[in-house]
Amino acid sequence: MPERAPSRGRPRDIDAGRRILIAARDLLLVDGYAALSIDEVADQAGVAKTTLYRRWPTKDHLIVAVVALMQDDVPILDTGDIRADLTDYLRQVADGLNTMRRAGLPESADDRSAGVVAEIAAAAARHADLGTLIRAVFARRNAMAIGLLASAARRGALRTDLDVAVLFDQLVGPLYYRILVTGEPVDHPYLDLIIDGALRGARPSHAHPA
Amino acid sequence: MPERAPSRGRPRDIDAGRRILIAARDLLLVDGYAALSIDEVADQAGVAKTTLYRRWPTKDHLIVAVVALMQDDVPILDTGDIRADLTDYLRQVADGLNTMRRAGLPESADDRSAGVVAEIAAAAARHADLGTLIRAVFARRNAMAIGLLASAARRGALRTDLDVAVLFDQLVGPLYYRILVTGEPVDHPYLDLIIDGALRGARPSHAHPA
DNA sequence: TTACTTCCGCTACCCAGGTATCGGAAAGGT
DNA sequence: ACCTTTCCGATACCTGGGTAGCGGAAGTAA
Repeated sequence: MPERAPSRGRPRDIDAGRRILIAARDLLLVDGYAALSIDEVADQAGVAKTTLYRRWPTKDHLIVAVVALMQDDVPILDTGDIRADLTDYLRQVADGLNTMRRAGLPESADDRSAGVVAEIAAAAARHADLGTLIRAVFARRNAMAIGLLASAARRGALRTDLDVAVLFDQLVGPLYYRILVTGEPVDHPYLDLIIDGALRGARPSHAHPA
Repeated sequence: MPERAPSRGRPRDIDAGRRILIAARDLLLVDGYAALSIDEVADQAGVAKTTLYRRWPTKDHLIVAVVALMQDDVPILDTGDIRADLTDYLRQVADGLNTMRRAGLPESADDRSAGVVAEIAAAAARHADLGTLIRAVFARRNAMAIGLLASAARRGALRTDLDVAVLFDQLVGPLYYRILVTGEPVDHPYLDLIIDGALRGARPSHAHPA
């Protein structure tokens, strides 16, 4: 949402952008990505379509902005218990994914649609700027999670000879794989299994078994 | 590609479907998903647009059919060396992903686009039938890979108390995560790191270190 | 042959994302 | 006040995915 103020000419209607985002969020959660129409968003925001396009050049840009706003940056705590901290983090990620997964879908709980998540990934693939944007949105949280692993390694809770970035991929990768590819559920028992598998090989060799 | 023969009425032009798929594949690899237009496919296949839509009801269905055809089912060998066999399998997966990743993109090698892969995931999210279709395409190969892990566990090369399906997710999940989310490269060194991380925790406790 | 069925190609059309243009409105500079 | 700049809203339009309806072509069944 580029909000430059040129201080010359008519200023932008500050509230218009907010109303557009609210209308888009509401329609996205109710109707999903495909059924959300730009005309309806503009209409519901009380704004001309051109005003909307002046702020977000494509539907993808608008939707990514909406999703980015919905990500409230809950901090990751480093309590010293690596398993508990990782559980907290992965549950945050899984909750966000599961929420977007069923956006706009009826209550038929048995279909394996990736919903909005897949549309975001496709939007990032179509527009390079959106890719960097959404990666920046999650960068801080991801960096904290990786820092969690690094500090655990420093204090001897993890092996020191492994790449924490790769370990991180093996923690979150399966979640995205299930959401985007297989459609299988990503629930708390699954998260525990993932953490078990990742940490089992990451413990130092002299550690006593959990 | 539903090819029913009702034996009544004018039979379908057998060659038309083939020509459509060829034209679609060529245009997909050159132009990518967004720039591929149905009209151009029909035109290049020498076929009316309605004939195309009689076989594939949406652009997504057509593209998924094209991608499914491009997957030649290379068998997975179980040589007894679990690390070598997994390397073979993951390289197959990564090669396929990397090929589709850059479909339709120029030679600018530094952008992290997921390309066609993300569009396929989105197509699977939009149409439930396409989701089951593409999962069926990879089902055999995935089942062989999981069988690889199971047989390794049976002969004592892996722990027997772990869920091989979860272990499988931790092997392939990071690949899709990198392709679809982070855009980072998925090359052979990365595959080795993933296999290392997954197998390190999967070895039986009495095993001697590699 | 004739009747029936289904496909083909064609045209016309609907819908939604996105663009172009234009008169007018809301600011700042002088 | 007046000009300049930029935004707003409205309309018209282009494009591409997808649908509807038609006459005719290619087959089977009698």
